[in-house]
Amino acid sequence: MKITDRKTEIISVAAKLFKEKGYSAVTMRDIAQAMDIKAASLYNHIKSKQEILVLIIIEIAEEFTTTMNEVVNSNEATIKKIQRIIQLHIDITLRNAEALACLNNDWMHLADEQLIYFIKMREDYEENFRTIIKKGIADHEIKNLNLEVIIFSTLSTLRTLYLWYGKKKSPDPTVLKSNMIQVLLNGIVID
Amino acid sequence: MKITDRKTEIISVAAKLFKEKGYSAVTMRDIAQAMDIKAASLYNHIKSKQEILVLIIIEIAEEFTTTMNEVVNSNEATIKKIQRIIQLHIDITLRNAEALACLNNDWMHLADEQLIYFIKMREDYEENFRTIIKKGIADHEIKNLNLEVIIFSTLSTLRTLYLWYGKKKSPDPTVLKSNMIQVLLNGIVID
DNA sequence: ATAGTAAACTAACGATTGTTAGTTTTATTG
DNA sequence: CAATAAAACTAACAATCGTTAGTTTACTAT
Repeated sequence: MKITDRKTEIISVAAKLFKEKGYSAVTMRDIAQAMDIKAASLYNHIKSKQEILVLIIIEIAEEFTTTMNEVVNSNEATIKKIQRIIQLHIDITLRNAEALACLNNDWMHLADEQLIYFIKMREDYEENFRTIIKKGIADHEIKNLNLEVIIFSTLSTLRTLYLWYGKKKSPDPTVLKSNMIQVLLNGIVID
Repeated sequence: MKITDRKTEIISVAAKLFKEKGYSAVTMRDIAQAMDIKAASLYNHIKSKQEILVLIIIEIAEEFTTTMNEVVNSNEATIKKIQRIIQLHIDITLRNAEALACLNNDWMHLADEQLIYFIKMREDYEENFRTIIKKGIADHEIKNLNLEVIIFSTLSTLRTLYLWYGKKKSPDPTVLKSNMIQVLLNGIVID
């Protein structure tokens, strides 16, 4: 078993290209050229362009799902749960920003069962987050603000982390995490 | 002068399709079909597919730029400035969520001068926001947290508003605005 | 050395892409 | 009604798309 076989390499190269131009704008010839081979050669390793997309997106989506289920079923305090979710997003962003970009921008190009499967996971993820915040409000840990505004403010920031990370001005992971927790939980204004 | 001429109609229909599948995945035949005409007929009104993209994106980008310049050059308190920026994003999202989606996801498919022009506007926008926050920190209005984390948390949320608005659970605009200001400025946690 | 396999290649396919040319229909105006 | 302009149409183009078939090259194990 090779450490990184050719198929893994294709997926990684493709993800990088998908991040920059989107799935539809990237051709098999683009991917091949980035690997210094011909487009037809890709098919020795992968079944189709679609398969590349599926392999990039589904694995990460399942990782989010798994950890979120773990968090929502724990009996930690709400604030601790939110911190773990922030950590989850930072971890995956650092490990695979390209795949995250793809998941966020190109999921609608999945087809059939994979599309349904993905949408289900995404809805469940948001619903779990909603459950956590609701309990936080009931427990007087979280302010009684509009639930949807809380959900989408937080998730928007976490989901688009991949856009910011890697830029010159982005802080190192530990600084990012602690500051992110402060900003999302306590806001930016001095009272 | 007609209230909505055919060209405006094309741009509006195209923006809606671009929002759902992205610029590259939408064909001229898709746009035509959505208007119940043939693809070739579109060219009586527009010069190219590219022109549609430019017209969708640039106008909105300029609106952001104009208002941001106004805000950054005012001598209001920092918190008031941020509130005006939140208002700006909400206003444009409500008026034209489709164009915003397009601006966020398909700007990289602009070409030549338009691409350079757009990137310049976007960089200036972020730099202006940075200036505002910096002054807020210096004036002890804003917490002395990592500048980049503050910037991208706030902008991420505002920029992806289009993803959330229009969903069944989204609150009405005034509730959205007041809650958004609270969440972004003061956080969600009860101290 | 030989055989077998992994991974590249060339060449081409049918479908689809954005776009153009030329023509016909529809609506407006004098 | 006649004339003009606006906006649709049909037909087709050259380019590019994802993909397949068949072949050659490079490496590995016997």
